[in-house]
Amino acid sequence: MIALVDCNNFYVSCERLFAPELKNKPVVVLSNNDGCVIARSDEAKELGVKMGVSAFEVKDLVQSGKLQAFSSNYVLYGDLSNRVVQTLSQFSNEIEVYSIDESFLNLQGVSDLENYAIQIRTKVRQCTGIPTCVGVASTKTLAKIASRYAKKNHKETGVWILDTPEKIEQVLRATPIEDIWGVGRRYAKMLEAYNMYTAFDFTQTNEHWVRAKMSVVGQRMLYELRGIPCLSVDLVNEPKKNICTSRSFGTMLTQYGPLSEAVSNFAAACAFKLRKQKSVANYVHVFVTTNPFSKHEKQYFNSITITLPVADSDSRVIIKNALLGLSKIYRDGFKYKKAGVIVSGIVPEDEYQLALFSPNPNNNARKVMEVLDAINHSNGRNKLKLAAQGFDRTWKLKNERLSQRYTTRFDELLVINI
DNA sequence: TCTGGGGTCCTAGGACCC
DNA sequence: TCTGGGGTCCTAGGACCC
Repeated sequence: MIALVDCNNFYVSCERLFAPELKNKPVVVLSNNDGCVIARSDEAKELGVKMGVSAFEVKDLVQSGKLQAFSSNYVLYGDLSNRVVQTLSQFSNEIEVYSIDESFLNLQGVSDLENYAIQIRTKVRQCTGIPTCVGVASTKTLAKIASRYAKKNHKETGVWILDTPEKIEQVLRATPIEDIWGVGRRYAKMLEAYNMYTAFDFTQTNEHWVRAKMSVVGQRMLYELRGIPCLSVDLVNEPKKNICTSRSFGTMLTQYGPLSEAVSNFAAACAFKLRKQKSVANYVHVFVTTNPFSKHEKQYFNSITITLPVADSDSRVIIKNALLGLSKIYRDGFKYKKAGVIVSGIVPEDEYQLALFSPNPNNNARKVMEVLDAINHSNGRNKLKLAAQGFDRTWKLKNERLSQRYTTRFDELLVINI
């Protein structure tokens, strides 16, 4: 059997750990740039705050004190997420960290599943303060459905076990089609057009029809819902095949200078992520865009892919090529809202193909990057930069409601007055 | 006035190979 | 006028996830 452990309103729960006065109060966490709502407490949901609404739509609620809003604080959430996984590792040797707030655990051999799931939940709460829901079933897709069912219908225990055909059917009948893992807006609409409204309806459908309409992805969903596992618990984190760093700007950029600083920083971040997973990339892709939402401004979007002579992860090389790309696609006279760098064609750093006529790999360059990473790691993040990255940060994003990095920075510890 | 960021997998179709 | 068969690789686009 497989358990899905899902943290409840994870970002909000993280913020509440250090602001206990917000317990039972409506709280939301905003996206980067304080753009839109990406996490809501139950109370905020009850207030009618929808997922993904723009920050300005809840501005009145926030200003009148009815709703508390935070900028997203990924350093804090990432650290707490690691602590949750640490705790979970006591309960299974086989864990797949599926996302920042969800993990699958292989519970093969556990006899009293309900009791075990309750123990998991209690322990995570005790060790990290984060509330969770646990769903247990024979497949990942059913475990997802079970945890969602626990969250909706059994909030007190926070646990639901799908261990009999009767329980499975009952829960499938109670699950709307769009809540199946793998059914997004398009598929939900399509399936409803064929009179399928619940997960149960879907399981009654002909397999060949599903295959034709939804490819092998849909077929796997069907099998999984019928209790036949198609998706395994993946224990190792495969290295990323694409790495992207992009941001919207706090204010529109109209000059090449700040835009190039932003792109340099995005490129440096991509290079760092590459080195962290011990990879090198063959392509550097740069894009810039104006604000597609503003009706009256001139619109411009462009992107370019630069092929590196040799796959690399050196910040200087990635920045240089990203800037080369930017210089080719930049046009004067636009208000740029967002830019980004994507590195792709990623291969392990010890397996890359040397260029035919290039000199031997530059070991000195690798050393320089190792030193750079070591200093930036020990000295608080990103103190040491390359000149192109600049220090103006006029492009920086908006986060006016940022909480402290309580768990990872000594100078931002929680202070208690007694 | 305001609208996130970072990923994955699958398929179809074109280019190219023998 | 006739014009094979069987592959691989790559990319763009569409669907999805959190």
